[in-house]
Amino acid sequence: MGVTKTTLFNDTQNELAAFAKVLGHPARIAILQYLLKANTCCNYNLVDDLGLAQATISQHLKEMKQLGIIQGTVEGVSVNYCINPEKWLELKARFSELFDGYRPGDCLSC
Amino acid sequence: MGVTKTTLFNDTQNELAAFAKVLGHPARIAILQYLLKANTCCNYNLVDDLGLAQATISQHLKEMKQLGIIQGTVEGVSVNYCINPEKWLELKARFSELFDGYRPGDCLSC
DNA sequence: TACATATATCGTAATATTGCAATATAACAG
DNA sequence: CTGTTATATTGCAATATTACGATATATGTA
Repeated sequence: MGVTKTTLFNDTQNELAAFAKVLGHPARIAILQYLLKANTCCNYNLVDDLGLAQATISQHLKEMKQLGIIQGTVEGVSVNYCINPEKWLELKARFSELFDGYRPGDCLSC
Repeated sequence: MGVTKTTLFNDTQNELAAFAKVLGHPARIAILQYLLKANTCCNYNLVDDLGLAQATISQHLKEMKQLGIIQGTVEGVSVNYCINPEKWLELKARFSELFDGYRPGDCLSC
C-alpha cells in the first residue's frame, strides 16, 4: 500500500523514524556535510557541488527545512541555508538515546 | 523518477544514507527497541506486539538483516533475532561522526 | 505419514519518493 | 520598466516502499 501505519506507533517512534528518513538519502547527507564544512550555503552552491538539478536540490532543502534541521534566511536574491543548532543537538541526542540503549547479551530463545 | 542517483555520491554517503533509511520507518524502530529491551525476539512476538501482519514483520526483519544490523538464528521451528553487536557499534560510530562534525557558527552569506 | 507451528516468499494494490523540465516568484541592477 | 539572477513550485514519469493475503518451506510432534 505504500502508506506507513503510523497509528500503530508512539510519537517517539514516529518522530525518530521521520528524522532518520530525511537522513536516508545520500544527497541530503551530502548537503549536510557541505554545511558542516562551509557553515553556510546557497542552492546554487549545491547544484554546482552535487550535480543534481536546481529543482531537485530545492526539494531536498525543503524537506530538511520542514523538519527544522536546517534554516534558510533570504539574503538579497539568494537564500543562505545553515544547520539549526538546537535541532541538530536534539537529533544527536535522539539517536544517541537509541544507540546507547544497547547492552550486549546472548541471542537466547524466546 | 523514484531512483536515487547513487553514482553522484561517495561510498560513505551512500552507506550512511542506507543505514538511516532502514531506521526511517517506525516499525523498524519499534522492532529495534523491542530487541534492546528483550535482547531477543521472534517474528511472532513482534506480530503480537506491533499489530502488523506476519508477512510485513518478516519483510522489515529481512531489510535490517540484509544491512547486518540484526541477525537471526534458527531455533527449532522459530527464528531468534538479535542485534549484531559489531554492526550496532559501527552504526553508532557513523552517526556520531556525522553529528560531532558540527561546530556552531553564524549563518553568513555565500 | 499426517498435522501443527513458525517463518519466508510471491504477487499485487495503494501510496510515496526521486528527479527534472517548465514555469512562477522575488530581489536587485541599469 | 526591463532584464538578470536565484530560488520555489508545479506537473509529470519512473521507480521504490509499504502492507497483506495466499502460498511455500521447514521443523517438530502425534
